[in-house]
This record gives sequence, structure tokens and C-alpha cells, in this order.
Amino acid sequence: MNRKAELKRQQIIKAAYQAVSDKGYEAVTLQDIANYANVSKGVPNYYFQNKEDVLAHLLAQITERIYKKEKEAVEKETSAQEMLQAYINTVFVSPEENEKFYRVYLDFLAQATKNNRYREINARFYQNCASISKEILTQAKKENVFVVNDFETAGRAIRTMIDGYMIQWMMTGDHAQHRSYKQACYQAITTYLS
Amino acid sequence: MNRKAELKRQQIIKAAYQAVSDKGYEAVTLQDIANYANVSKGVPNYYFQNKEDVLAHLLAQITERIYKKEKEAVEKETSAQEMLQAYINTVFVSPEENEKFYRVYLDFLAQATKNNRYREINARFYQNCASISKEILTQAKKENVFVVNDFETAGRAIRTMIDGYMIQWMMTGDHAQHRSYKQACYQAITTYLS
Amino acid sequence: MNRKAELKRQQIIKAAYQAVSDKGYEAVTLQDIANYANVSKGVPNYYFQNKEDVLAHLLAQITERIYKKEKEAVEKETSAQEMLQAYINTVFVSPEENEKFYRVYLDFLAQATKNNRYREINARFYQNCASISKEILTQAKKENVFVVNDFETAGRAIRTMIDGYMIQWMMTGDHAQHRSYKQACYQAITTYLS
Amino acid sequence: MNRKAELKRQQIIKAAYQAVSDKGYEAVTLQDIANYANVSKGVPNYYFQNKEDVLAHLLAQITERIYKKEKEAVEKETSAQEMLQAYINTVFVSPEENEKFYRVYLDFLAQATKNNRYREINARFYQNCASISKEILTQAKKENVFVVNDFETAGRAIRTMIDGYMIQWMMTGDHAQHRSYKQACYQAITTYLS
DNA sequence: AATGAATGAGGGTTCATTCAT
DNA sequence: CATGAATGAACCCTCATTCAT
Repeated sequence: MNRKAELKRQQIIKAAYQAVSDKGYEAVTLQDIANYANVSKGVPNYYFQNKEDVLAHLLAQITERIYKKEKEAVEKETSAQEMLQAYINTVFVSPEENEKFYRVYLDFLAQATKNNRYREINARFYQNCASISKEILTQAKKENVFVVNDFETAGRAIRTMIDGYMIQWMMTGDHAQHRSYKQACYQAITTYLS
Repeated sequence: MNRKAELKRQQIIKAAYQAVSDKGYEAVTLQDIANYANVSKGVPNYYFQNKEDVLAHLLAQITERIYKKEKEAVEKETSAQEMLQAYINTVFVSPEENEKFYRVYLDFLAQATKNNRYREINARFYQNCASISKEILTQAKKENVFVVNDFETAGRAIRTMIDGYMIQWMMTGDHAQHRSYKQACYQAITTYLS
Repeated sequence: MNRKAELKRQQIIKAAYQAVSDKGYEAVTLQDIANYANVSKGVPNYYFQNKEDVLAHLLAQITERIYKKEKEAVEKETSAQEMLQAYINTVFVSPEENEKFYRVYLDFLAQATKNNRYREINARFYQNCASISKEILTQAKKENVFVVNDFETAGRAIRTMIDGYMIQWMMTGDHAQHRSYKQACYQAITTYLS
Repeated sequence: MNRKAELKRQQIIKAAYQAVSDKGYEAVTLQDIANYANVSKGVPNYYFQNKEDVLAHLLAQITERIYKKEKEAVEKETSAQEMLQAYINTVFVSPEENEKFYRVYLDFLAQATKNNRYREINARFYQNCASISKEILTQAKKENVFVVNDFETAGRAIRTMIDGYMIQWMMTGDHAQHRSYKQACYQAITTYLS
């Protein structure tokens, strides 16, 4: 039975992702989430403590998924250059998906400044991202491509540029510029690492 | 009379700044703003069309102020190195002020993905920031310190790193690390430009 | 379940009838309606789109009910004279009921000049009233009592006098004069038709 | 000085007429009235006790004016037929003016069922209207055109038909039908009196 | 386990009224 | 006299949450 409950929770979180992406973090209602999940209004409250609890689980899940996708993509490659490229490609996957994810993620970042639960979830995400950078940089060192000693600092810089460029692209509101921001991001990172 | 009204509007915007910083964009109420301004509930609506109007004025004002401060600080200096240092110093002015500003600013960035008015205000801010970078890079070229040809791309990279590092620092929630993030940011920019 | 909901809607409309009759169309609040229905504040909004929706349903219902009552009463009779008498008797049913209904109905008439939805509901009511008059006049023609050829004109005249006398009686605010206004109305109509 | 004050009051009442006619009794605000009168927001409250006081004076004034106009028009004529015709012509003066006046007047009638002050003002208006009818009927008796003994009853019937037809016309919302309702009204009255 | 009716706090907004200037 | 800034009550409406079924 616990198995069934977990499925239901997944269904609700998935619906919440759609709902928040479409309506926005502040505009979304539990009714919206229930509608997207094709369940009745009381269900989200039945499977979660309250609205914030649903959204916190959503944040935890989407950051976890994104991380796994990025990690997988990077680990498929062998050379440092390819790994970095794969990383960036997976982050800048497509205008549509990026818009959807970052709309939600930006809302969470904004909330996280006042909400410790969100902050902690995001901290884990950052750590995970750092581990990806570390993998790439370790390989780069082996290959003697980028010679970086302080993995932590460089990893932070990489994520900084990814987030920074993504936000700047989001602010343009222009899908057509997605490719150029992606390239600029890749360029900036390699320039930085060289 | 118009003078007095302008002062009142300032008072309300200032109160809104405090209120949004404390409660967050979505949680703040007109009652909160009125309370922070020590006026009655109806006053914000008397001086502004509606809640969004108050907040849009707030965004416009804080971005404008930040820009002017940064510009002034940069223009006081003569060498490119000092200009960049002054820029970063002004951006990373203090944990307290940065926390206050970026709490509000992050909220607006999140909103801007769904609200054109905010998006436009932010676009102007980005342009202004680009003009500061340009000034620095122009001087750098003269001095032959950083040799950058594409000012736009480099300017974007600079702002990207500033925002990126600031957000990462915000997510730590730790005032003590402010200095180290500032240095990392400076380092990353100079590394990138070299 | 739908059955239950319909009952609830009826309950709210009935409460709205009382509330509007007591407080007036413009003065009545959703809170009033909720109070009269012995439900909480949110219920009217749960069963209806908004306040106007409640009131439009109220208008539609009371005009429909009045019409049906009048029609039934008229169709019970056989001679034209009796039919007319029954019509007038049903319209001028009692000071209490008339006061209640016309308080509400007058409010709606006043609103109808600015609100198309109300105007249309009233137009249907007028048509229904005209059909009653037509039935009476058709019978009268058979009996050779009143010889009227233009049913539409005469029907309009009948309703005109009914509404006109009723409003004049309302303005007296005097229940005791109800009978005399009813008689005057009947007299005026028969005089007009002869 | 009292003279000047009276002028100001007139100015406000006139503005209130325009404002109520345009916005409706329930929608009109003191700000609207002040705007139409080209005075500041505080003025209506300065010259009248409160909003209702303004509106009560408005009702008293417009009914008085209408009565005087009707009376004058009737007294210009000599024969009973012409007097009645002049009466009806003055009442049904034009679609525009009638719509303006009756929009306001209907609102007042609706209010009058719950507001004694309005009721009394309207009662005086009805008396005045009755006196006009009486004049006409007196002349008619002299001429042996309509032989009516009970002036009060007949006068009431006349006003009933006037109000009734006017309201029915208002409900059509159609300026083009104004003429036909006027004729129907005249016809109905003469039929009734014959 | 799931529903959805019901609650009621709290939001933004409007506006009559007051009152210092 | 006149202004219009300020007040705050009251409106409609939304929605998270509860709970009987």
C-alpha cells in the first residue's frame, strides 16, 4: 500500500510541476494542482502536509532529476572537452524546457532567501552540481587540458556562469537567442578555465 | 504640493522595499507596506494605481539607484584595474545591503518571467550595467590591460558573474562568506578577461 | 449530488430574495445573503460565479415563478371576465407578498437600464405576461365581451396598468390601500378594454 | 453670502444629475459629482450633510422641474384635448432626455420603497401630477369631452399609464420605439377616459 | 482512500467622510 | 471657503484547509 501512496505522491508532484510552470509559483493553487493530476481537491492535502510541502517536494525532485540527467550525460563522454560540452548541452537543453524549468526554479531561488527548507534543498543541488564539475575538472587535469587546482572554486565558477547566463537568457524572453546564450556560456567557461 | 506628493511616494516605496525584503514579493500586502510607512491602509492606493504599480516603481527605483552608485564609483577611478575593483566593491557593498537588495531583486527576476513591465525595467538595468562594463573595458583597452574586442559579449559575461556569484552567496545565507564570494567574483572576471 | 447542489442554490436564492427585499439591491452584500441562508461567507461564491450571478438567478426565478402562478390561476377559469379577475387577484395577491416582490423587482428594473442581463430576463417576463393577456383577450373575443383586435397593444396596456398601479401603491407605503389600488387597476383595465 | 451658497448647491445638484445619469445611482461617487461640478472632492460634503443628502435634493429638484415644465405646457393650451396632448408631449419629450431622467428616477423609486425621505419627495411629485390631471379633466368636463366625476381616480390612472408606458419603453432600450410608446400611452389614456 | 462542500481568514480595492492647511 | 490628503470601514472574491461522507 505504501507503494501505491508513493505513486500518488509522484503523480501530484508531476502535476504541480506542470501547474507551477504554467501559472507561476505564486499564482498556482491546490485546485490547479489537483486538476492537472486529475484528482479531487482534497488529495494534495491528503498526501502532503500542506501546499508548501507539495512545493518543497517538487523543488527537491526537479533539482534531483536535473542533476541526474546532467551527471549521466557527462559520464557518457570520455574527454574533458566533450564532458564539458555535454554538461552545457544538457543544461541548455531547449528553450521550451529551460523556460519551464527556470521559471519554477527562479521562483524557488527567490523563496529560498526566506525559507530554510528551500534553501537546504538548493544547497544539496549546488553540491551535486559541484561534483559534476569536479569530475570534468579531474579528467581535464589528467588530459592536461585545463590545469585547475582548486576544484571547489572552479566548480563554483562554472555553476555561476551557467546560472548567470541562463537567467540573462530568461530575461530576454526570446527563444531565438537561446543558442547564442548557450555558446556564450560555453565560451566564458572555457575562457575562464584556460 | 507636487513636491510633497513626490516625497510621500518615496516614503511608500522605501517602506515597500523594507516590506518586500522582509516578507517577500508574493507574501507582502498593501497593509504591510502601509504599516512600514506608518500610514493607513488606503495610502498606497492613493499614491499608486494598485499594488503592482507600487512594486514596479520600487523595482525601477532600486535598479536605477544601484546603477547610479556603481557608475559614480567607477567614474571616480582612473585605471581600468581600479575601475573594475570599484565596480565589484560597489556591487558587493556589504552583506546587509546586498541581502536586502538581492532578496527583493531575485523576487523581481522571478516575476519578470511572467510580467512584461518588470522585464522591461530589468532590461534597462541590464543595459545600464553593460554601459558600465563598456567604460571599464574601453579604459582597459587604452591601457592594454585586458584586450577585449567584443564589448557586448564581455559586458554580459561580467554581469553574469556578478549576478551568479551574488545569488550563490545569497543561497549560503552566511554573511561571513560575503568577502570570499566577492573575491571569487573579482578573480573570475579578471581570469575571464585575461 | 447534483440534486443536493440544486437545493443549495435554491436556498441561497431564497436567502437573496429576503436579503434584497430587506436591504435593497445596492445595499445587499454577499455576507448578508450568506447570513440569511445560515451559511458561511464563501458559500454564495461557491455556488455562483459572483454576486451578479446570484442576483440574476434571483430575478430569473422570481419572474418565472410569478408568471407561472399567474398563468395557472388564469387557466383555471373559463370566462374572460373571471380570467381577468383571477389575473389581477394573483398579481395583487397580498400587501406583504407584493411589497416583498416589488421591492426586489423595482430594484431590478432600475438596474436593467444599465445591465443587459437583467434587461433580457425582464424582456422574457414581459413576453410571458403578454401571453397571459393574449389568452384572456382571445377568450373575451369568443365571448364577445371585449372586442380587441390588436392583442399586442392591449396586452401591453394591461401590463402597463398593473405595473403602474402596483408602483403607485408601493409609493404609498400603506398596506391598507392595497385593496383599493387593486380595484382601481381592475376598473382601469376593464374601462380601457370596453 | 447665503445667496452664493445656494448657487453652489445648485451647481452641485446639477452636476449630480449628470453624474447619476451617466454612472447610475449606485455607481456614482462623490468624486464623480465633484468632478462634474469642477470643484474639489470636499465640496459636496461641505454644502450637504452627506451623499444621501445630495441625492435627496437632486430627487426633489428634478421632480419639481419636471412638474413645472409639464404644468406650464398644459396651461399654454386651451382645449382639454390639446392640454392632454401637451401633457403627454412634455412627458415623452425625447428619447435622450427621457432616458436620462427615468434612469435616475427609477433608481429613486426603487430606493423609495426603503427610504422615507425619497418616498415623501415622490409623494409630493405624485400630488403635483394629480393637480395637472385635475386641470385637464376639469376643462374636459366643461367641454363635455371626457365626462369624469372622480378626478382623483382618473388622475391616478393617467399617471399610472404614463409611468407604466415609460418604464416599458425604458426596458426596450430602443430609442426608435419611443414615438410608438408615446402614442400608445396617449391612446390608452383617451380610451380609458372615453 | 477519496471526495468536494463548507469554512473563514485575508487579500486588493473603493470611497464616504473628516480635517489640517 | 475650499482643498485634497488621509483614514479606515466595508466591499467582493480567492483559496488553503478541514471534515463528514
